[in-house]
Amino acid sequence: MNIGQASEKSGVSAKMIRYYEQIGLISPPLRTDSNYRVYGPDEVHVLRFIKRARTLGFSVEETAALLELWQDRTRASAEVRDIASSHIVALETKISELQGMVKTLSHLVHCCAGDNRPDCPILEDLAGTPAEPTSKGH
Amino acid sequence: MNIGQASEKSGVSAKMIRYYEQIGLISPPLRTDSNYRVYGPDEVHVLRFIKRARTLGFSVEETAALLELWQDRTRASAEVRDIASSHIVALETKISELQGMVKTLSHLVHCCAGDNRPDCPILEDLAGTPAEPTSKGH
DNA sequence: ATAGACCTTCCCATCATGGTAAGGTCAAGG
DNA sequence: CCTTGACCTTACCATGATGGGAAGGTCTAT
Repeated sequence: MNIGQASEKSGVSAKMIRYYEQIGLISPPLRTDSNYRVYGPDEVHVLRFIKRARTLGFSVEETAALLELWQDRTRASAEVRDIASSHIVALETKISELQGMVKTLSHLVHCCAGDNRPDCPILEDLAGTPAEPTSKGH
Repeated sequence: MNIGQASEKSGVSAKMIRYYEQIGLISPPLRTDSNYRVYGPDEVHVLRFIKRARTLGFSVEETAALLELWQDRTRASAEVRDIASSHIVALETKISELQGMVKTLSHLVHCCAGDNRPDCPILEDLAGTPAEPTSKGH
């Protein structure tokens, strides 16, 4: 199977397959005499694993850890669960941040008449209110 | 005021102030004889506007549009509202995606015993379930 | 034999940000 | 006056994950 087929079957672009190989996430595959990469079902399986992990928002680094655990027969599932758990925490933090943004923006949009008046509360908020300058200890 | 003070007062790093200047988001400031950038309250105000917009998740490009509208006396606030509204939609889409990930991961974590057994449902899910391989017409 | 689809490597771009290095400037204190 | 340290300048490189493209080799079907 060439890289094109492997890409199609795994959902990972050929470009990214080569990239994953380059950064050591996957092992270099066999090559034909003419230097084409050759993949089998096992490699595609690995690529699908990677694809799924990436789709779930794991970074490539986290994916590498999961992949190692997947391929390690003696792994403890607690390790895997810990990776997933801390990932959930990170996702929830991100969600809260985004929800905060939506809340602020929604408020502004609802206060904005949307006509041609130049006194737009959105711009006023952006311009004048650095939120709580004192509480911004960051 | 030097770039360091402007940075401190605006919350934008000196590095980013130079970057924003380079990409044309802000105008090049005056310089001293010794080539130091000089900023006044107006410039800091602009930087704070930018900072706030970025904090709200607007891209630099969107921020540029908002900044232009802010500085345009004849603008229609409807334009501003449209930018904000479509930004809200984008944020909500992102939130939904993240929530989907959290849901899937939470399910897996709760099914995972967390002991030393090698049969970990998280890894099994990542490995075995390519979602819907047939519906993946992409 | 030739066309077209595929493969290879190599380089560049993105986006927003940080880091570092090499050098110039300024203010304070000896 | 000179040094020290904090600040400034530009220029280059890096990130993370992905895409684009060029220049060239290969395979397959006509």
